[in-house]
Amino acid sequence: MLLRLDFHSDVPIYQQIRNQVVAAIASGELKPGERLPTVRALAEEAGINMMTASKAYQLLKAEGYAATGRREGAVVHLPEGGANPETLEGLRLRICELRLAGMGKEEILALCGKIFDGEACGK
Amino acid sequence: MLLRLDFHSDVPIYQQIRNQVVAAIASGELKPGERLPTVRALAEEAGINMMTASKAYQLLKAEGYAATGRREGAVVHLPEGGANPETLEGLRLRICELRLAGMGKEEILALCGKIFDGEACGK
DNA sequence: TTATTTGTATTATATTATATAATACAAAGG
DNA sequence: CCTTTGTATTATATAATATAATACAAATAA
Repeated sequence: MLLRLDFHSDVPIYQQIRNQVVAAIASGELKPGERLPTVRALAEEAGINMMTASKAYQLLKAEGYAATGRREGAVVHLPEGGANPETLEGLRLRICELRLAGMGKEEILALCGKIFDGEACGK
Repeated sequence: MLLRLDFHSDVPIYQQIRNQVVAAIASGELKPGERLPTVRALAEEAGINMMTASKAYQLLKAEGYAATGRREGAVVHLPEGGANPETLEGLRLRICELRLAGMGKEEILALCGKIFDGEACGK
């Protein structure tokens, strides 16, 4: 997968990596069991520090999106236990913003449906 | 409105204030034209610095959720121009996370509908 | 066994973000 | 005038972020 990092963003690099890996798993670009690049390869390819890549993998691991081992590297995983509170709270905030942007309920649901189907947000 | 600030969160205080004001406007607790507390009152009530409160108001102002004046203080406002890219990108990421949490399309849409109606997320 | 590759840990440093503190300023209203 | 308002300024302190250079433990391959 190709990473697009914005070094001027207020979103930390390791968080950007985490987000793009999550999106890639959801879109099917990355499949469970598939190996992610090594932290050293990722660091060199993205032009970042090895520990920054490691931090992104630790985050993915903590959320259940990846499993890491000494030799096998980082492997894509599907989380267990349902949606976490941060996801729900984030979703609620976005829906608040959409509502204040003038969108109605049906309009928002249609947008969410399009996003789910991969027909929105430039994907 | 009552603010609930988590000083140990990784979310900055001014961002927490911004989020809760946005949610309060969306829920109808705060109405357009209504005055927000002064930065000094908010700072004292919340136990934070005046400039932190000011930063939250500047953020709300930049996003169109409030207008500020020298004398009239900060007033609730409705933004113009539709949803911004950050909102859409954030929504897309949350939907990705819900999908990876095992939720299907209809399940996600039902959740979004509940949130819109104010029947979810402990509100 | 030996060597290599893996994620991770450690230590140090630099930069930026965040928050506080103490003042000061400009504008508007009483 | 005087007060109140958001804002600007300057300084300081702490935490977060990222880099850098090594080192370690585990597992595989040679």
